[in-house]
Amino acid sequence: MATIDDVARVAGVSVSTVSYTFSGKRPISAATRARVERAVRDLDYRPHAGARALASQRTQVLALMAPLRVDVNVSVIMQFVTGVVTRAQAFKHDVLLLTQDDHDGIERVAAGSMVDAVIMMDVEAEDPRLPILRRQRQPAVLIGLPRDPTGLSCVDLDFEAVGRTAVDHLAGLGHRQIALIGSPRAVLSRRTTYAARLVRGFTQEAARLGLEAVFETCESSHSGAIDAVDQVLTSMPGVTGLIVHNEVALPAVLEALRSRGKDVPGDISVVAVCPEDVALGQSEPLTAVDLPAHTIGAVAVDMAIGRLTGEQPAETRLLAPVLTTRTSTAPPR
Amino acid sequence: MATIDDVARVAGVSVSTVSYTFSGKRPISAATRARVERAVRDLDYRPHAGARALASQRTQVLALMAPLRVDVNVSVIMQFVTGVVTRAQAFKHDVLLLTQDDHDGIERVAAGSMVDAVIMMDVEAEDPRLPILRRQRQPAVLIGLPRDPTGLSCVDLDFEAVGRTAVDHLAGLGHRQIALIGSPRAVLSRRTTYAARLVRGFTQEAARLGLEAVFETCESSHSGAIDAVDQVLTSMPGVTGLIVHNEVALPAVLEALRSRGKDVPGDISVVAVCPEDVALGQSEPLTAVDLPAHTIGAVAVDMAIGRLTGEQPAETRLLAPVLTTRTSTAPPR
DNA sequence: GTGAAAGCGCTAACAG
DNA sequence: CTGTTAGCGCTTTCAC
Repeated sequence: MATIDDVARVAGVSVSTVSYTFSGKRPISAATRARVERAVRDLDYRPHAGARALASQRTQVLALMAPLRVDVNVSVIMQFVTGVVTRAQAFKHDVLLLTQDDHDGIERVAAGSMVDAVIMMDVEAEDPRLPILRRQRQPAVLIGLPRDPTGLSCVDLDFEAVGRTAVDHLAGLGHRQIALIGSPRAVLSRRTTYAARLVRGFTQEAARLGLEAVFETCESSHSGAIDAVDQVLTSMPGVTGLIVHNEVALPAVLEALRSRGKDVPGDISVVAVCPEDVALGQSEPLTAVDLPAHTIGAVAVDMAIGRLTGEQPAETRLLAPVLTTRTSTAPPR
Repeated sequence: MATIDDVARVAGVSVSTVSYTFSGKRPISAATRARVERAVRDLDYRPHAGARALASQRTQVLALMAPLRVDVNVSVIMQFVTGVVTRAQAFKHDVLLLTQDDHDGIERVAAGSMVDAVIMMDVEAEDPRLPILRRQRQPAVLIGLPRDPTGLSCVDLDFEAVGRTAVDHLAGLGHRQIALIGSPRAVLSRRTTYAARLVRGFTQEAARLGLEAVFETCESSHSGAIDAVDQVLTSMPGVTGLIVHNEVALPAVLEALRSRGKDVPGDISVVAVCPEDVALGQSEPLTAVDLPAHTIGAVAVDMAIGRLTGEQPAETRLLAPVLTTRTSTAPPR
């Protein structure tokens, strides 16, 4: 492996000049730059990441703590991850992947100076990892919204607004009896706040507009979906509008409606809350509030880099929901 | 941040003693060890990863190059990834996540000494990344099987055997006309070899047993599944056995069979090739050849670590398939 | 516009 | 069983 000394020797310059040629932190004459670049190419030189980290206090690595459980909405997690990795590349950063169950993972990589910043997904209201995060010298960005975000950057979809938007859409079409099929019970009791925030927006907006509204949790399985649909049809036989916030159960929910003789949107209008590709991948294109997971991941990186460069303080950003009307919603009969 | 010098001073020992206390590379008296550990705790000391990497030529990081396209079998990819991350933890390694489209990612992290080894998923027959991999000083492990694996470790499910096993199961039940609904055309033409290997095993075994056999590609969407089912029913009206090697299309395939009036397993027996949780998450538990993605990821790490410690040479490991009989297969009427 | 040299924090000879 | 010290390869003052 060639070192910076080798490059300097071959190019006939000092090591500092080689270093500055890379960093651009001081002017280099065109001629010198050319000779350095030549030597770099000839020697196939790559700076040693560890040496660089040691000297510069920067690793060009972001930690991403992701919930790698296979149960919930894997494709959404994946989209967050790709959003983060792709955007990180734009800032010349790589991504170190940590899992939820790696309990002192954050501390290990942050305190050990392996990373410049930490991005954490799947944040709960009273997340026990937050104190650890606040104790580190690296900035942290949460995907999700804890009860107390002091000192931490947060980004998420505005799920209360999602609930309101979906209700408004159905109400605008004339629906008066609506239902929400939501996240698994485990997600709600884990106090991952997005599920509860959506329920709150749904409930409050329905109340404000004087609609009848019911809410059912839904396990992420075929049978869970069927149970939820039957629950809804039993407790509210006159339901004409349905909001589904559960990507995994979505196909089975639609199938269950069909098998119960409910035409979509003839008998029941369906608004999904899911990534666009999921809404388009069903048996018919669904009216949906987009879950812009890829974008959220990218924004998380932007906020992390902003903190690193000292341009931005810690702040909370809630993205406004966008509903796209497709063929699964219509006025009630 | 406390350094090793601080620890040494507080503990009243030399830095080498502190270092050796950590690494265990030389005996330390119980008394000394206790004082060092005390100091470490008091100072909340963590070794600086960069400094360590610089001095030891070891980063305790594995690179994982994963195909983060959202199109194909996301949940399978996720299982590979969790398998890798989980097993890496057991060896005190973290995982740096690279994406397929990050073209010089491997070279950057390997030549820059950011990682100790590289694990690469989704390998194609003539993968252009292999020469780059071979050029690095770090060992590489492929998940998949290229045409020429010289110098590289490989691990994968034995997909030819999978094809044979599935055919044997159906043949054993008495089926004589069988079909395979496989991967999307893009996967086959990309020359990811697993798809083709399964087809080969399927075709050869069917020929050997004198069965009628047809094969259809299948796009990973609702409509793709329906098309594939209709193709099969058209080209082989008497089909009674069906093998499905496409996790994404699987639910839609089952639904399409049902809607075409085909009872499973009454009219058609179905063998899936997919992870266990997918086989169990359908409307009924499917007879399936398990795709042990988590295990394969773990084995990849074992092979990487084995190479690092000099215990193992580069080798290819093909895991034997396991078929579990559930309720979706039965003798033909 | 360029160079010399002092670290960054650790590991692993070498020395006892 | 423990200590001393020379690097590991880079960044960044300080000096010209």
